[in-house]
Amino acid sequence: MKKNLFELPIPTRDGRFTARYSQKGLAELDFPTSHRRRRGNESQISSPDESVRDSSRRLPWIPNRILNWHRATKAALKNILAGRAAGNLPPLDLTGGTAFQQAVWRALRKISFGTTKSYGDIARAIGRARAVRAVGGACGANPIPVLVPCHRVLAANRKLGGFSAGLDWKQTLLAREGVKF
DNA sequence: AGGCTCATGACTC
DNA sequence: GAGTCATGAGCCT
Repeated sequence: MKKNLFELPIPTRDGRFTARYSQKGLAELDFPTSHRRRRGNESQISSPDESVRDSSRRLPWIPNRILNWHRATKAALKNILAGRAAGNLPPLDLTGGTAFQQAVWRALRKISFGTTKSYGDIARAIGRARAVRAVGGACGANPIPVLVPCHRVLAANRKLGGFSAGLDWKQTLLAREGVKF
């Protein structure tokens, strides 16, 4: 099953994020200058021209549905970066992971703004109390950071834990949500 | 507080 | 199968 993703940028004062959409919804979100590891199947990426005024030259056609999703993504991301709850999200396409990873990502989505859970909490929440370390692995494989709030998972000793895009990002996001630790 | 060891489960090669 | 972890608990000093 091939992935054909539409790639659109999100400029913010923290840098330029990149969102990618499948036919089902937002599938990937990259931090500025992030070097996400590529695994498995290579995605076929459509890279439309960034300039809005240049729409006549913009090849591949972007469905209206995806542009609407992208509006929602931009608003949600900017809310979080500004220290507010994300608000409405676009549909998320999280079908790319294993059953275990999807269970973890579903649990992550239940962590509300400004609160945190431990890796062990997540493991218990999905009924795999001893898979704490694997939960860390699934967090690292989260394709939609920030909106699927893997940054709200701390180690049990209330320490920071890890973060694929760099611990500075994790710290920044938590600080803007008012989390102290 | 910090450091060390070890059981652990999913994933990758 | 062995090696790699974004863990956690237990046990030191």
